[in-house]
Order: sequence, then structure tokens, then C-alpha cells
Amino acid sequence: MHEVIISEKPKSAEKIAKALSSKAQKKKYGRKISYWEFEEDGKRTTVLSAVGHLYSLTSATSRDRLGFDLKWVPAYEVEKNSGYVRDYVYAIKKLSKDADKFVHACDYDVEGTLIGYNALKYACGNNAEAKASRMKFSTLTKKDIVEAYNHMIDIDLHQVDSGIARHMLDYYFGMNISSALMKAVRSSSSSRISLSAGRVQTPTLSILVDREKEIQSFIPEPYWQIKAKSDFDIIANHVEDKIFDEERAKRIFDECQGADATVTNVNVKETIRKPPIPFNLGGLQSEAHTVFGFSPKRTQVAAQNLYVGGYTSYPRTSSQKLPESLGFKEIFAGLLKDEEFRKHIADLPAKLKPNEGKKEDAAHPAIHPTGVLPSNLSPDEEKIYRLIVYRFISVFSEDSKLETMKVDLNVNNEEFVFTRKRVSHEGWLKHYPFKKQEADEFPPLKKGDFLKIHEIISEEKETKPPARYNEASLIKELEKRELGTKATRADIIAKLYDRKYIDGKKIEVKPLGVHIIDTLKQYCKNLTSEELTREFERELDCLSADKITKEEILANGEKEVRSILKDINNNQKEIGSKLYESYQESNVVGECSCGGKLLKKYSRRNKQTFIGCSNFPQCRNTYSLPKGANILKSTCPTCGLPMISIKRKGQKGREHVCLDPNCGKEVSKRRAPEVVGKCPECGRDLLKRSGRFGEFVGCSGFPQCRFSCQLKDLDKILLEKSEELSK
DNA sequence: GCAAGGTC
Repeated sequence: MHEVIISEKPKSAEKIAKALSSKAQKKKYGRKISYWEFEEDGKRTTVLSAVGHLYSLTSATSRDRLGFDLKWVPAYEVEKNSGYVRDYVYAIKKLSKDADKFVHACDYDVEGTLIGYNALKYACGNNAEAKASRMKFSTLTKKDIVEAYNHMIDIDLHQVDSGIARHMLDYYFGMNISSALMKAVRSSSSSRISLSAGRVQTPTLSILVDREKEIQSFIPEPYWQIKAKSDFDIIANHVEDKIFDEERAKRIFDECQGADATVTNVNVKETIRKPPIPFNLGGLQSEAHTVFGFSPKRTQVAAQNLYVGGYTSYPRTSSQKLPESLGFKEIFAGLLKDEEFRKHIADLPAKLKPNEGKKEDAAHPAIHPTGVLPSNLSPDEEKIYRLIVYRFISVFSEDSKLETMKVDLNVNNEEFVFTRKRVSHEGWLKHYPFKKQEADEFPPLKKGDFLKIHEIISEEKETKPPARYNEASLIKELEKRELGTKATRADIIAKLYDRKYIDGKKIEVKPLGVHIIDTLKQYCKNLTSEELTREFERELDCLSADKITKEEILANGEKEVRSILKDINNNQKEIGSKLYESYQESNVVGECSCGGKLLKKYSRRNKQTFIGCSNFPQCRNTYSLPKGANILKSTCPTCGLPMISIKRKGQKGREHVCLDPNCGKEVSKRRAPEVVGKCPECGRDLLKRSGRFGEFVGCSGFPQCRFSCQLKDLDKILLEKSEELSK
């Protein structure tokens, strides 16, 4: 009897094997793939693992991967960067060959069910998916695993169908519409540009476009703030804060001139600040963005590496909870071996109770250190690791206390106010070095005191448009709207940058991004909003309730996409030319000396980005971009070309220089070439030059006169020529 | 080349 258990990822395979038998042995298939095996009561059990989805959809009929007739193929055949999947598929194929019992032990959700189902169906084969039993667990603790193993259920075919339908619908809409947009551009300009649209990326872009339009159409309103300066570095604000009436501002300003202040009230109060809550992926990404300026993707990569190394827990979790079963004592015992951490852990209360957040996750707890101390971390991993450890420690720490002083002043019957804040009890703040602590001085004031006013200031300001999103705040917005999943949000945003729809840390939408949304709003409105996701959800719920079949859902989807494609194709030329125009506009970086526009271009031949002119081929001005250079918005004061920021080797920080590396250098400074004689053919100067094959001599009349020779041969040639002439 | 979803 041979039983094969298939889990979703290598880490779960290990946990499942160890929970089911103390005799479980780690084995290797090839050099890279681990699996687990044990034998009890004459039954051999092999615990294998997938690595997420092993199979991907592709077109069953067309070579260009388009259409509606789809099939599942091994992911490594159609997706780049999926090469590592190959060995896992082979391992499952090989090691399950003689199995007579199959167990599906992937995460208990729609995607997990499909991952295991496809592994059984396509890798194990022989109808394994129909014979298999299903383990249902919510955490990978020994108790849950054993319980699930002892009470196995059938595979939920509704979950399987939901998963398949979701994958297919995303393919229908995403692949076909993206391709139609690119085809439209090709039809009008014969240019190839990468364009894409999808159920998640398009609404995400749409959120950014809406914000962009709000900012563009914002009309700032002037207002005034009146401030009073006094001893103890006090700057008190007039209680009305923003005064929109200029007359009134002026009146207050005038009336306060020369007057002193009376303290009418002093209020000091203490507030409690609870420790922070444990990190889920979004929380970690947001904090790393604030503290280190890391993009969510960068944080995710570092956290994944820490997890694979065994130093921190599974990162793709939405949980903000730390169950006691994790064994806090053991984790801290591990961390104690680090001198720096020990100082902080020593302070913790005897009873370890974490301050938790509200969010939960069926499969994983919040992100936490495992207690295994790392070595050889990259700088990014080191930063993220310390952040996770200190957050973990502070979650268990005491409350901190903040003292706030609020002082009311009366200046010639106008009321002013100022506040000061200081931490009165450090508590958890002592263990969380990433948060700035308030430490204002409290001036010794009491009710009835007089204060000399040194100056009254009136500041004219303007109301500001809503702030731009950054990557972290956008991820939060996507979480709120339930767009994408915790594992994909960072990738989706990275994709929008890749496509050149958006730009900058404070996200700006480029003309191409705005235009993609304009086009799609016209031809398939529900793709630009969350409506498509909600429509999928509604239909998949109906599928689970047996109110609709998978085939019906897919037929509806196909009908909808086909009608969109027809509309796009009927207006192909117009859509294409408009998109291409905005694409070019998106690449304008400045003005060329010929009056044309300088564009960012890509040379296929050199595989490099460079700057060229929109008047090419009439204007052949080009500038190369040094590696890692960023084009800035500012222009060079000398020549008007855009400035770029570059990083020089061995230098700290970045340097801002003109796009033209010869800008400002006078011709004479470029070392005028040396005159070495007169041209024997035209009588003009001969100049010493250096070329690919060493020094040579050329005529200054080039290209009208093309005389040239090697420097060492010059004397001989001149002699020959003069002899020829004298003959 | 184009999606979104798992994962190393």
C-alpha cells in the first residue's frame, strides 16, 4: 500500500509529514526537490509538494495564445520565470507512479483546491483526482493536521469549478483585450508597444487616473494663518486656523500688533498608546515603505527570502494575530542568543500576551520571527528582518504614555493656542527603534501668566489638492476594495510601472495611462471598475449554490468579450492612433535644440534606452543614458536640455548633471587636435587623430577631402608625394 | 508580447 499526499508548498509538506509520523524522513528527488516519507503498519506514505500553481492556461487552438478554447499545460511551458516548477512536476509524476491512495492536502480555499486538483489530474494521472480524498485544515499545527487526516472529506468540485472559471474568465478578458489594444496600435503606426488590461490592473489604474484628474482640476483657494511668536520658542496659532476672508485676517493681524498675551488656560493630559499590532503582508509593506522607502515588491522579495531561509514565518498572510500555539517562549529563547535583541527581550512582562489586530487569515498567523538567527543576509533582508523582530517584541511590550500640553493665549481679545507633546513613559517605544518619539519641552506656564509677544505673523497659503498615492497607500486602497490578493497586489502595481502607465514614487499617471482608461471606459466600462470582480464573485457564488454551471458562466463571459473585441476592431485605426499618440507623449523628456521633442526611445539593436528627437530622421540628435540614470524634470541652465541624476562609482548619493555630457565644455577644452602638416592633396591642415586602430592623420577638410594615413607612415607619404610633384 | 493567481 502506497499513499501519496500532495501539499501546496514545500514548507507545508514538511509540517504535514512531521505531524503525521515521528518517523518521517526527508528525502531528495534530484538535487533540489525535497519530499518526506514514512512507513507505518505496512503502509508507505510519501508527502510531496506543489509550488503553487503547476499548470497554466493556454490556447488549445491558436499559436498566439488567443481565443476562448483553453487548456491546462505545465506552467514552465508558457510562463517565463517558471522554470523551477519543472522539477516539482517531474517529482510528483515519478514518485506517485505506484501509488494506490491519493490525498489532496493543499490550502483549503479555491486556489488551493485547484492547485491540488490539477496536480492530481495532470501530474499523477490515471484519474487520481477522482479517487483522492481531501484534508481540510485551517492551520498547519499538529492538532489540525492529524484531525484533518483522520476525518478526510471529498474534494469540493464546486471549488474546483470556481477556480477554473475564475482563471478562464481572467484569461478571456485580460489576454484577448490586451492583445486587441496592441493590434490596434500596430494597425495605425506599425509600432509595437506593450499594452495590457485586466480585471485587477485596469481598475487599479482607474483609481490612479481619478486621483490624477482630481489633482489636475483642483482650484487652490488662498487662506491666511495668523501666528504669534513668543519665549520658549512658542509659535501659537490663531484658533480659527485657516482664515479664508482676507479682510478678517488683516484685521486680526493689525489688532494683535504690539499686544502681549495672557495665558487663559493650561491643560496637560496623558494618553495611553497601545503597542503596535503584528504585521500581515500589507502592514509590513506599508511600514517598510515609511521607514526604509522600500517598494512593496522589494519588501515582499526580502520577506520571501527570510521565509525560505527559515528565519521568519510565511509572509503572504493577512492575519494580524499571533496564536499562543506558536510557542512564544521558544521564539524568544532563540532571539535571546542575539546580544542586541536580548537587551529588549529582558524587559518583557512575564505573561506574554500580544496586542493583536482585527484581521484574520484561515491558513497562516501574522508574520513573526521563528527564533532561528540568520546569517549572511543581504542589506534589504537585514533591514526587513530587524523590522519584523522589533515589531514582534514590541507587540508584547507595555503601553507607552504620551503627555500633551495645550495652552490657550489671549492677545488683545484674539485667541491663540499651541500644543506640545512628549513621551512620558516609553513602554513599547523603547523596543521599536523605527518610530520617532515626541520630546517637546513643556514651557513653565500657568493660568494668568503674561507672555511677551515678539512678533505676529500672517502667512498666506493655498489649499492643496488631494495627495498622490504612493505604492504603500495604493496597496491599502486595493485591500480596502478587495481588488487582487495579498500575494499579487505588489506585482500588479509593478506591472503598471512596467507598461509606462504610471511614474514616480508619488504616483503620477502618464498620458498613456490616462488614455488606456479613456479608451476602455468607452468600450468595456465594467473592466475599468471593480464591477467586473464583483460580477465574477456573484456568478461564482451562484455556481457554488448550483444555480448556474461553469459552462454557462464561461459562455456568458465569452459572449461579453467577443462583443467588446468586435467594437474595438471596428474602431481599430482610431483607437490605435490615439493610444500611440499618448504613448509618444508619455515618452517626451524635453525639447530638442531643433525645436522637436526629445523622446525616450529603445534601441533593439543595442538593447538600450536612449534619447532621440521626434524629428528623426531629419534631426539626428541622440544622447545616451548612463546606466541607472533617471531623467529629471529640471532643465540645464546652460543649454536647456533635461537634467539627469546619475550614480558615480564609489560616490555617495546621486549627482545631477546635464543630459549632454559635453555641455559646458568649451571646444578648446576638448583639446583641439594637433596640426601635423599640410595635406598633400588639398593643402589644408593635417590633424592628428586617434581612432579604433591607434593614432592616424586625417585632413581637416574631411569629408570633402578624404586623405588619411597612419601617423607613422606620414613622413614617408609626404616625401613620396613631394617627389611625385617635383617630377 | 498580452491576465491573475499560486509559489521558489
